[in-house]
Amino acid sequence: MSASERRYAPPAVAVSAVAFALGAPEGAELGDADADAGEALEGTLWLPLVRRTREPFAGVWALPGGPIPWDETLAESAERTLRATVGRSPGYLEQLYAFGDVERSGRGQRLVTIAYWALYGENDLAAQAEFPAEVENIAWFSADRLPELAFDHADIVEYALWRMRMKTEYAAVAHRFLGGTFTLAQLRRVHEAILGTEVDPANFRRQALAQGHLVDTGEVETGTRHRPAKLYRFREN
Amino acid sequence: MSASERRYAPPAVAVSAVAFALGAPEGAELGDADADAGEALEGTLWLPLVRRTREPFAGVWALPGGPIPWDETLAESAERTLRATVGRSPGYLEQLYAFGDVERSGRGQRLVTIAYWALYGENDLAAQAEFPAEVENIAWFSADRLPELAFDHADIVEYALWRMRMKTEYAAVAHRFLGGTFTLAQLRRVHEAILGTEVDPANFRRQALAQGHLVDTGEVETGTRHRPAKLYRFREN
DNA sequence: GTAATAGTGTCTATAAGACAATATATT
DNA sequence: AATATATTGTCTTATAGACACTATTAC
Repeated sequence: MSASERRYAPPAVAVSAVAFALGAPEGAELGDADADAGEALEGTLWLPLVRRTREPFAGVWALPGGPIPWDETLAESAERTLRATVGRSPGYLEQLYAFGDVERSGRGQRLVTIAYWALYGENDLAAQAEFPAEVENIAWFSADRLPELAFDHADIVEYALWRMRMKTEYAAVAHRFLGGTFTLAQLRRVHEAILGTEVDPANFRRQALAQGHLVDTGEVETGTRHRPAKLYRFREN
Repeated sequence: MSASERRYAPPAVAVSAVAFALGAPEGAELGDADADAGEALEGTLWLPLVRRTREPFAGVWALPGGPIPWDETLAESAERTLRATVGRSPGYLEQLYAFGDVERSGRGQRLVTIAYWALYGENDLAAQAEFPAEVENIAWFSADRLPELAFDHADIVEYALWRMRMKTEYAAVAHRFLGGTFTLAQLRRVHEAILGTEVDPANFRRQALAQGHLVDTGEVETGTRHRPAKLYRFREN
């Protein structure tokens, strides 16, 4: 198909994924030289980007993604893309929106992108990478300090952040940033990272427990220099 | 392209639209013989369907929709499809979800469908049809009593109903079912139709006015056999 | 004991809902 | 006046947030 034929061809479909984590995985390339991944645990969201090697937007950072094979569902495509980029499967994956403006892809074939929104929790990133994730052209950035992005990917990231902050949705998934058991203080810090504000510990405790989604494991934290906190886990069903 | 080539081709993209109204337009074909469109104004939602003439699912009712031309945005495609089906433009249009399971379209080419959700208000339907809407194979059905639907369109309708009932979203658009001015009782009946429950008039009034989106026109209803109600309109900005 | 955070109690402001009471038009 | 709905008032309950207070561990 020639370039001018592509110009008038029906749109192709692709997925893109905005994958949030509370920090970059061990050994990952960091996009921002000043930053320190450890610092991320103190309260900001990070996400992986891929540097494009082809036109359009060659050399510019973009969200992980690609075309959809005939035998994969949309979600499967998004997950495979993330495994290839991050080396691991995300702990949570949800469809965000379909972006398909005529001019969004520049000059080439018309492209409709189904954007997905993913979470990587502590456990998800701690596990050894399943794939020898190519480090070349992949880096993690703080959501606060993103570089210029290809296509309309900046809009997609912004929309993903907004959606995650919509309370009724994020309350049910925030725990996925954490391991199997966690203290209420840890869970609260996840909410603070998502919202970008401080949250009253007393009120947060009451609300979180009132939801009925948390189970007291009977265990407590150890190794602290103060009163140890109870450990909870998220209810299975 | 042969049938077996289509089987393994990359997915094509299409739009489908779930268009709700408080009743069928004047003269429209009604899918349910027992029903009366006038009855719809008393509190149920109606939507237009198209009977398929080709395989797969020939003869089965389906949501209005079709492939996306290279020079139309997703929303433009949805709106054009609705104009062709209903003869008029909807008063509101919003993207719903992208459906793209591998097996959803049966045996043919893989299809990814971007579903849209539309509202037709009193004014939108009262206007004379812009297009000589072909009546053949188009009918309106009560959302309560839908026939069997092609593909996974039943899931799409169910999801559209659920989304419309999510309060924070529908409060801002419910007035679009009505004309330019309306009484609070009319607006309340829209909410009752959407929610499927009764709503206290006194409390509804307070909430609706507290939003600050309604403007008192200074006019009142006429021709009632009781105290006439004030007429409001929705604030422009 | 001291430091530090976990966890509890309580008060206030706001919102939601039930329901009684009053207002005002047509007939 | 009778009727029917509009509109207002009031009370109860639930919830969110601010913030003071108590508990328990390591050191």
